[in-house]
Amino acid sequence: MDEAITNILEGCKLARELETSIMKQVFNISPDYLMKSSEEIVTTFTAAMNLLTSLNSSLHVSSSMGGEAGEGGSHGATSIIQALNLLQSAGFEQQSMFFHPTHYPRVAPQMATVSAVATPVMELGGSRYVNVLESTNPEDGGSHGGVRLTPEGSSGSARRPAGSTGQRSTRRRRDNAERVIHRVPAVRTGNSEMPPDDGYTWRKYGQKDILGCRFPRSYFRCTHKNYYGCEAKKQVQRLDEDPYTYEVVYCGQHSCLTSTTPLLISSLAPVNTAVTSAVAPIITSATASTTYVATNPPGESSMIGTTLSEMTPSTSIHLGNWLTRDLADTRPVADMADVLFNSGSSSSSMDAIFYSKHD
DNA sequence: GCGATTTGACCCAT
DNA sequence: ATGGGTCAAATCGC
Repeated sequence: MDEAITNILEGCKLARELETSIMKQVFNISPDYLMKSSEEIVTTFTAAMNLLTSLNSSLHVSSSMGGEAGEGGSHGATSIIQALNLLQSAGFEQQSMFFHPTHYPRVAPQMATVSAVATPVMELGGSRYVNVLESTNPEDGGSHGGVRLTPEGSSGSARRPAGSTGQRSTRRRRDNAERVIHRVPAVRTGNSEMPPDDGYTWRKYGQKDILGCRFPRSYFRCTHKNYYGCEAKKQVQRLDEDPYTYEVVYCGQHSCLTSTTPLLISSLAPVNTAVTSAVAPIITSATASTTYVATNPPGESSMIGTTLSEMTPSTSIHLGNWLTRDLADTRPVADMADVLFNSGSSSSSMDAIFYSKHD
């Protein structure tokens, strides 16, 4: 039993080390390292499980033999339970941090269609990751909503001269699209905190002070909205009770994930026929895309001539996403340019975005 | 010059 | 009537 527990503790230790490595060296983590560490952990726990299994079966044998199963037996069973509890408390459940939707936002929206539950998951670095899937309405898919033309000249906005059209013919709000709520700890970069990169490129389109909340809510839409008509949006807000935690609400699905026929790609992506690599033609089209998050990792085929160690921090942070990416992800080439050239985090602007009203 | 961000106003759901 | 989501002109920054 002692040996089993020793193995378990050792496994926990290894897991913690791996977690620490990942959190600290998230930009330079290598698949080899991940693989070896994972194997080590699995081996350690497997050994413990084997010991516990054999111990358990021997206990059954001794008790069935009518021997002195009494005191010693119950003690052994209790120890096994304790050991198994140890395993659970160590977070070695099906959901590890790398399988959490927070780290796989590509998966999360799809998950929302499955159920509407709150799923507490392991604690990480003192901050609790929670994934809450709000109720959804599959019937409308966000297709309805008020459509109203602005009466000519009715606008009182000083920023909208009477001569401007001022029409918002396609305006919709509060559609019942799926909403997936995440609570994520802030990533500290220097003296500032910002939400962790979620693997998408977002463009901020608004910020509001919310009644009763200390911190403003920021509104983002997918950067590729104009390119691919992607309707994905998200809202980001710091929690009153924990300013170092952000609540991120994802709305809508990323149609830019699978679109192979971008609406405006022809006008935005000049083709350089002199270059044979799939990467080159889109470099000029998307280099200007700079938002507060780094962009999506390239698909397998997109890792042309790029090793993990060569990747920039803002791209290698997506290792987890990249490693498990759905092979069917046929995201257009513009994202590859994002990955190659997007400098990623713009913490300075985020400082301004997520200021505290009381600061 | 161009794209991203800021921010006041508009509009709609409740 | 009000709060929240969005628009779009102004501004910023590369």
